[in-house]
Amino acid sequence: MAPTKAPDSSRRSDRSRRAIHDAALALVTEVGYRRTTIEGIAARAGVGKQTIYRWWPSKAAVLMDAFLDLAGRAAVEPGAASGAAGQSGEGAQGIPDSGDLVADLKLVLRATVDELNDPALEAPTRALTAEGIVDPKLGAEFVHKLLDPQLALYVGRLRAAQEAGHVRADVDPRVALELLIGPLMHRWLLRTLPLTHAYADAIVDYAVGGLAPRP
Amino acid sequence: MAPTKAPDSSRRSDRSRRAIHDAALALVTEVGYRRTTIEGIAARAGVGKQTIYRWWPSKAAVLMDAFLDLAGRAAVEPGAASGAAGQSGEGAQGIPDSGDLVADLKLVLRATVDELNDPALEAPTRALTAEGIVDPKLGAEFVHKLLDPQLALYVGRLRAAQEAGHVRADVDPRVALELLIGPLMHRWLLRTLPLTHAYADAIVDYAVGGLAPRP
Amino acid sequence: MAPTKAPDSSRRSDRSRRAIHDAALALVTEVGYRRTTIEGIAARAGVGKQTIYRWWPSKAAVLMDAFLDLAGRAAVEPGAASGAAGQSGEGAQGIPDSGDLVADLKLVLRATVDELNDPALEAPTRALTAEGIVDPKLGAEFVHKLLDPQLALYVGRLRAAQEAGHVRADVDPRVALELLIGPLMHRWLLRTLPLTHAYADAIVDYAVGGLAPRP
Amino acid sequence: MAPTKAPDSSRRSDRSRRAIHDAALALVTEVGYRRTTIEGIAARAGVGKQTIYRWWPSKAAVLMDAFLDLAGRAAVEPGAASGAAGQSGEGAQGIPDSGDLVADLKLVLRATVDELNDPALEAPTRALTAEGIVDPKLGAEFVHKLLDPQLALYVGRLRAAQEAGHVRADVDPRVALELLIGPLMHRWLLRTLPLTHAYADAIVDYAVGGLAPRP
DNA sequence: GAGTAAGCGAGACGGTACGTCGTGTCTTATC
DNA sequence: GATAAGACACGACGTACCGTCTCGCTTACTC
Repeated sequence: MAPTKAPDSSRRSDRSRRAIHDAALALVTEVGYRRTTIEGIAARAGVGKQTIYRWWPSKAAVLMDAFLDLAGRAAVEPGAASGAAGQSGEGAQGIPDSGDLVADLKLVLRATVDELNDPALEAPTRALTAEGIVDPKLGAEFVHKLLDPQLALYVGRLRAAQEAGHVRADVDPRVALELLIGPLMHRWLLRTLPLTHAYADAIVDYAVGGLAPRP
Repeated sequence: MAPTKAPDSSRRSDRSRRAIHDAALALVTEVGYRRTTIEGIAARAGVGKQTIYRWWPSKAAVLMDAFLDLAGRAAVEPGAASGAAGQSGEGAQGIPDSGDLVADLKLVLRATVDELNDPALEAPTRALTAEGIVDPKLGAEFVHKLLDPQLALYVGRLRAAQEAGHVRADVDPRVALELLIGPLMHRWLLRTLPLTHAYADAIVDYAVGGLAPRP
Repeated sequence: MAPTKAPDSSRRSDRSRRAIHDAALALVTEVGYRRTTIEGIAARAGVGKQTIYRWWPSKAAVLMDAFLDLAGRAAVEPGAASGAAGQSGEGAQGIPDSGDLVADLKLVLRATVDELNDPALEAPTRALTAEGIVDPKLGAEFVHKLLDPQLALYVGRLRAAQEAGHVRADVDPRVALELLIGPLMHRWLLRTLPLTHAYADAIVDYAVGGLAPRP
Repeated sequence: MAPTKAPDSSRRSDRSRRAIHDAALALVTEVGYRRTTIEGIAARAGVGKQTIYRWWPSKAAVLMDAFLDLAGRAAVEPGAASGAAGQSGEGAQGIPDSGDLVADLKLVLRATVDELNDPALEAPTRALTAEGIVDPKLGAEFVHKLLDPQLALYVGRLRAAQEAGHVRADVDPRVALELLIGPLMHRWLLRTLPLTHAYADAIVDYAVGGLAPRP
């Protein structure tokens, strides 16, 4: 556990950090994750390679930070960057509770579908997900920083539904939510079939049917 | 579009092909996909690099073939390689139809859970899935060769259930099946929580509840 | 003493070897040894870096080989490359023996002066000498391959002079020769004063005076 | 030609200057000139890099100053640092004139041999000489500051010998001295053969024989 | 004796080159 | 003609230093 020279983050150049984020996102979108190189990011950002290696352990880590930064910025000024505001926008606001669970979930899942279909977000999201699938450490970070906050919102909404008597009390919300998210992600990741609003609606209809109290 | 010298596959060395498959699987399991290299596979297989480049276009393609070969061999002698026989075993046999949809699905999903948790299959499956997520061409091949045959079995069983009146007629089996598979894959790929038999059971319970005829 | 993969020199590309030699000599002459880089040599030679690292352990070793090659080529076709033929030309032919030691030595030393003043040879010779001064291993190679053969000629001529009675029998030719070469090299290396034919003549006059039999 | 901020040398830290000198000499001796870096010197001296760059234009310049400082200190307290006092000791005192030119020169040249063989001085002297061979500017400085004062002493002694009739009047002392120094430096720099007192004696014997009046 | 400007230790920065590794192509010799 | 072996041009890796820069801190000199 030798720290072996930790850089002094108080002297870090914010200008470089942003430039690296932007370059990383741009390159991943333009040429794909595979052909995005650290040298390429450095060159595009007008930065020395060492400045990247000083602050990040890997290409994936750079992209992760860039993505988090993007999400963070989008959350602050919602609606700004195309559909990018969606994810964190809802993140900040939570899932609406109109009393109609099915309607609320359809709204959210349709928004998720739109996000996943947003060309600006597709490349980095796929890259990070794929990398996390193969690299457990990175995957854990991805889940912890990006996914878990999202999922917590579903847990909240489902618990409210349980209290309102729209979902059986013996249902585990943490499992139930995967009934909704799992199919969406499955279709998007594996590209088995097109990911549409109709599909989101169907998933909600089928899933909520299984969660509702038996008459 | 000149074919540029298509190799004569009738003269292909089967010995080399097998050795390359074995080396690829072994290396992916031992050092991970990232650090598996074509040079490494060639060296381990005692084969010239050109022999790999002659027959496969990429590292992922080698692994895909190796994996298909592994699955094929497992199908022939079921129960041979640990739990490896599971997937293709059922693949060949189809999903049982005891008349009890819930019980049948739990059986199959539990087997799938065991497969996904099998250490011998984990590394290559994750590697191929991740690669397919980022590379649409490879992903399509993965889906077509490995996933679709599986999914067709679910469609078959669900249609039977519809005919038996255990599933509503307006349910699209192609969507319904994702209600079962999606959550499993989601949890396995993203490692959000442990993948257990209990989880498989819960998924089946919730999902089938949503598909069954409304009383 | 692990050989750690010796490359097969029978498959070596002669084309690359020559291109590397030429590029190395050209760069050293144009931009100086310091600013000559292996990457630069590779780029100029149209060669991969690895091809250099495969066959040579260092920049200095490349230059040494290039220089030996140059000398070798010059020896074959004397008078071809400017004054380059001089050194090895005499090397092949030896020092003339007209019976007049002073005259013979002046001839040779004047030729050496011309060589040292040849702009095409200056940069590489200085670079190799300087490198050899600091790196004993390289210095030994330099002496063994380039200097010793030259010095042996002086020993031969001085021995002949001893037999002819023009040099005292108790004089050590190996030491005596340094009385001739040492001052030349000293002035050239350290640039204390211009290196001229007149200087060479003076050195010969003074030195031979000290070697001749006491009357 | 704006001065671009000349540092105020009156406020210069003597402590740092000395520490840099010591670190430079130590590193050159320990790891060699090549692997001595400015960053290394700064770290070893406990000094910021900028403090070096503020006062010296190059690594060679640092070493040159360090060496001059070492020589200067040695001159003040002769006999202190091993044989280090030799060079500048004589420098201060000049070459003795006992009336016997051969004996006087042998004394001095033997001392020079001892100096050159002194392990504490070898590395920096070789480094500076080699650097001067390749870099004319530095070489000129080296000659002017270190070599010329030495050579002037020989000129003085030889002129005295001429007046005493021990050396011919037509001999150029500036050339004659190189007959003595040249061979020594040649053997030391190129490591052709061991540099011994016997060699120094032989050089003096041969050389003075050539300078003495013809009978 | 407070203000201020320089030198200083520290080290982040944009760069260049290092020496290594892997890619995909090509050549040679073997079977 | 496919193969084992491996040299080749190429490109990226991650590291080491370069020389410049910007920070606080200390230490004179000035007002």
